[in-house]
Amino acid sequence: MKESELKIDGIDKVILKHLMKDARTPILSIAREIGVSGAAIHQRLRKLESSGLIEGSKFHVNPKVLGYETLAFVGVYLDAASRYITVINQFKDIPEILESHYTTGNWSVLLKIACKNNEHLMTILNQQIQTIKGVARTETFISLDQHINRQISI
Amino acid sequence: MKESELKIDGIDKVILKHLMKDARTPILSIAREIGVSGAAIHQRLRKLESSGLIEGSKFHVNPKVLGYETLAFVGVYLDAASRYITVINQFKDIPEILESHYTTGNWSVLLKIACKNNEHLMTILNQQIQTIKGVARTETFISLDQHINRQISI
DNA sequence: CTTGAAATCGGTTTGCC
DNA sequence: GGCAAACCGATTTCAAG
Repeated sequence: MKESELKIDGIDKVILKHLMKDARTPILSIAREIGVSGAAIHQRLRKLESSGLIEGSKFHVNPKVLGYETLAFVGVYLDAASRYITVINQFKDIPEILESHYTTGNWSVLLKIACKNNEHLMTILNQQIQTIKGVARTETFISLDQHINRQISI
Repeated sequence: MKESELKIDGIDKVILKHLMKDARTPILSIAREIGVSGAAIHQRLRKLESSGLIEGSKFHVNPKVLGYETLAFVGVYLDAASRYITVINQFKDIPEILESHYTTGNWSVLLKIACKNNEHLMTILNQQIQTIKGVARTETFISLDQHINRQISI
């Protein structure tokens, strides 16, 4: 887990670049491209995993195909900061909430929410989020268009 | 790509649930759990891929291990909406920008940015984002704590 | 839409440099 | 650190029900 233990060289970067694009890229095809053995890649991957750099690999699903057309950010004002933990725990039970951040600035919490449409968003806001004890007020920003969606570059 | 072509049954859901948690889960271990052949899973996966539901699989890297400790959201006000495209293209050249959304509400654009620390964030704001022609003003919200980070549930 | 078998290919371990 | 070989298991294709 310690950052200090971590040294990533050019080979590690090539491995990560491939796997960050497609987690199912065969190790051996990366090995051939770099010109090392598959076993070497395998050992490096184990090292990168134990260092904590690699959090895991995930299949990504296109929400639009599931009918989730609306992406929104919601700023949440809380009555009192002390309610934070209990409010967050109730947010966890709302599956449409994809991210929850405790933020500096205007609001206490910033949420990222995926909904089927605007009515669905309204339902979640009015019947779920706003009814949680501690939530004072919300401000909603609908994402009309997402142009960038990527990970940190290595 | 058409949603109408898509029917996902219980077996598809089990497959997706596994692969959304770990994209390198062997197909055969899923097959054994469900009680169908590996070939059946394989064919279903091809169907799900061609339907557009599966966008791909990605290794996830822990930004903190790379020294990226600060996550921030930045609301951007533009001079004129007409500059939108050229501004976005310049945002693409800033690797610290992970997401860019054209939003309703206060700002024109909402950005999600990963930085090494607060000074790094300030540098990106002052020397990169603010110098782009068309950017009028920004508002920054630093994420002190992220409690939820997940995909849409299936 | 499924299966089972065949053939191919990738993953992992081990012994060694 | 790395390699090569060997082994095991996964993936893919295909004919057939």
